[in-house]
Amino acid sequence: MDPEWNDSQPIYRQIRDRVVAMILDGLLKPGDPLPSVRNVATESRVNPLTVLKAYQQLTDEGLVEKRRGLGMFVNEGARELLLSAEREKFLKEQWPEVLATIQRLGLTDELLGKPPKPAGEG
Amino acid sequence: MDPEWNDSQPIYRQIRDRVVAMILDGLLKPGDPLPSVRNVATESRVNPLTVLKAYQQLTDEGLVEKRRGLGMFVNEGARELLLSAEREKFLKEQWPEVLATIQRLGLTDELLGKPPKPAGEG
DNA sequence: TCTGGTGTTATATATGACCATAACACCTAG
DNA sequence: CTAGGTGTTATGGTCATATATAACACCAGA
Repeated sequence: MDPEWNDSQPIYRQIRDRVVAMILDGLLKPGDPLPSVRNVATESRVNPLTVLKAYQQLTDEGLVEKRRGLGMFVNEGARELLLSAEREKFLKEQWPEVLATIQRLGLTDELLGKPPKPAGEG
Repeated sequence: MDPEWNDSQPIYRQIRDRVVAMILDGLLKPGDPLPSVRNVATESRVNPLTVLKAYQQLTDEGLVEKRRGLGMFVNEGARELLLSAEREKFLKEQWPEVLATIQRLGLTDELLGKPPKPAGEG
């Protein structure tokens, strides 16, 4: 059942990204409780500590709030915060490399709908 | 100055990718010797073992040939092999996630010059 | 109070990535 | 042969990731 883990990324990072995606997609709205640490751990067959580490990142980013004994809840400005922070991060860290790869593989036209660079290498 | 390493990827993987990029860009042609293990290790301030691991991946992929006592040399069909293999890999593994992220962040128009698509292209 | 849900911390273990240092194996040039 | 360049292997250590197991701290409800 567990959507297997990507080998090129730590599990706790992938769990964090999954929650972020849910917030961005509106599946998790402000005030909503996150799936509990133990729950996620059981469902995904990972260690509670691993899930906790992911969730702590989310609190560090100001996205969720912990309430001991109750759970963790999505903050009010979470989505807006993410749209800004993740955009910055994506455009600065990921996109340039992806773009370089696309051009290198000659996929510019196919993926971006733009003409490739002026001819140079064969 | 070693071009700092990306934290989200093992160094040996990044070294491998760098050589792949050089081959795709035509900076390394068939018959050319790769920068030596010791050389890269010194230049980039990493352990020779780490470089070796990267280079062994390249031989596993049939891109370069080792000649003990001489060095490692780019194979004949290397670039064509890469264009095929890397395209497949990129389109199957990396691009879908990148595309999802782009759409999630509302960057579709900005980066792709297209309106967001529902799903599914081949 | 007790029960059962939450997050949290503590030990101990295993594996992968990376490092420092050194040695080995192979080839070329002299 | 020696000298110096390749790739390769061996020891031994550090750190990050993830695991199993257990306990602690907090809160709601019967």
